[in-house]
Amino acid sequence: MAKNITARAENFPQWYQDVIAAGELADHSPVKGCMVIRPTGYAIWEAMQATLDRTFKETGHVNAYFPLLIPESFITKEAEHVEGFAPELAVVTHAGGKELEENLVIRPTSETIIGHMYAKWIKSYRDLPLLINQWANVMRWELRTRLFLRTTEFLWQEGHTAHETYEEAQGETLKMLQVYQDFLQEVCAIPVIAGAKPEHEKFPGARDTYTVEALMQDNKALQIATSHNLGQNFAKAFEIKYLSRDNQLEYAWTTSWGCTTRMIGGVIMVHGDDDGLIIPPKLAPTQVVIVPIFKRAEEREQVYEHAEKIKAKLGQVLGKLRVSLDSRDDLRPSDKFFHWVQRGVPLRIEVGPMDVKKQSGMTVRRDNRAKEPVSLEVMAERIPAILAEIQAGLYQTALDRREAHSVQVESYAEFKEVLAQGGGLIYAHWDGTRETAQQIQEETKATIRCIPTHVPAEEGVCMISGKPSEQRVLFAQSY
RNA sequence: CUGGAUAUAGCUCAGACUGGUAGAGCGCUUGCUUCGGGAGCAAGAGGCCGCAGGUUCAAAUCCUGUUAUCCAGACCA
Repeated sequence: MAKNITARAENFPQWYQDVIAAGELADHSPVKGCMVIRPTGYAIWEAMQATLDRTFKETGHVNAYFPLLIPESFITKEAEHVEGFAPELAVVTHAGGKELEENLVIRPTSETIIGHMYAKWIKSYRDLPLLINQWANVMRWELRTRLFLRTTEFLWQEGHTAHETYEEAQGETLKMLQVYQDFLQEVCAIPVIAGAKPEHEKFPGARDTYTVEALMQDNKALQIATSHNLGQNFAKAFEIKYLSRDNQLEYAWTTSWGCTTRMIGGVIMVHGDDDGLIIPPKLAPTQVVIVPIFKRAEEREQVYEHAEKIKAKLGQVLGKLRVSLDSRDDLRPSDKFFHWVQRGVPLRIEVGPMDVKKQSGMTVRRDNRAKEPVSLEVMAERIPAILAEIQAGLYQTALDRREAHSVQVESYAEFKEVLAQGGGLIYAHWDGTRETAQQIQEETKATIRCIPTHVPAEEGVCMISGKPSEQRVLFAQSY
């Protein structure tokens, strides 16, 4: 049991903070609500970026960069957009030693500046679709912050596309939602539920907002990524017009979609245990760490020679950067074990004099602590297989946990009972009105996470108002 | 912004009621012994007690003000 980490059962929020501190993922900045992402944490973000960036490009998108500062007047052009973001904008009023003619806002998101540029670039249907992504930081002045989950400044990617038709924009919106879903499930080993946000939870200015939601170990839901069909709202606000195939001047249909460093928080809260972080192998910057063990000087030499051999062999199949040999001589093996356990490295290989003799290594899985001696001969096959088992096991464990904490309820009393018993994902009928959703939120702190796509249509009545409902929606307390 | 709490070593905190040379544990440094799941001993380094005033021969301690942080609410990826 780790001494520096509070048990999950004792205090989950404290556990979360302890894991981040112990794993050296991030630290607090002197500026309230801002976060320093430390090398170990940033490496996870880089791994996420690498996979997603490739997928974005494979689906036809290109990267560009739009500026941090946006004229304040841009934000006010789309009515819902300004209403949604006004409370959390950071505004630059002075620069170069004097007051600015027009205030600049630090981007909370880039729909407006990109809309402005798209209006310049799009003239004809031949310019469409326009499919651009950017990796950037954004700033939203949050009142209460938590590392990775909600910070004043955070890193993300935002895709912004423009299309000829509603259908094409809708296709793009759902395609990118699927990209997120696949990434989260296959790489991050986080099972997610995809669906649409209800009217009152939509992105400010969006026609429709879609989301992927995941269940954390404390039974709260986390929105991990979103994809918006913006309709023609931003096109109209920013005059993104093009001449169509039949020579008509038309407004373009736009989308935007994004995911953030919050995903790191999701990985921590879905997979971590009381000893700290557990990173799924496909995501892990370091997949395998080799820890040498020896007493005498002559042992040291043999052990290192053997360890280097293992490192080289695994480097060939896993990639050199994903295998690490902990050659720090000032730490004892047991200290190194904990060092890497707390950083979530999925597999450790202990290499001592006994392993030199047997030409093998003792593997120890991070997820279930299982030990297995693996001979050098079969390492190139067996280690990737173990990593695959870990990856699959983490997903299955998370999925089982989610299913164990997913329930259908028929009445509001039942609904409250589930929350009182520890919560989870609750599928219930809802009449579609904001008033009902608000009442539920005020009384239980649970919100509608999404209208899930995997749930079939089903006649029913709202558990509050008794009015007809066509489908169950997903409720949960959330971050 | 509204309630409640707290500011003393890198971290967690004691000391304050009853004013009198700044403390502990962990961490850090050095040395020796250890080393297959967080080691032991020894010697060290490290603090304008959040900040500004006041009372006093004397303030971490008493008084006033101020700032910041944490928890709970309103907002949110």
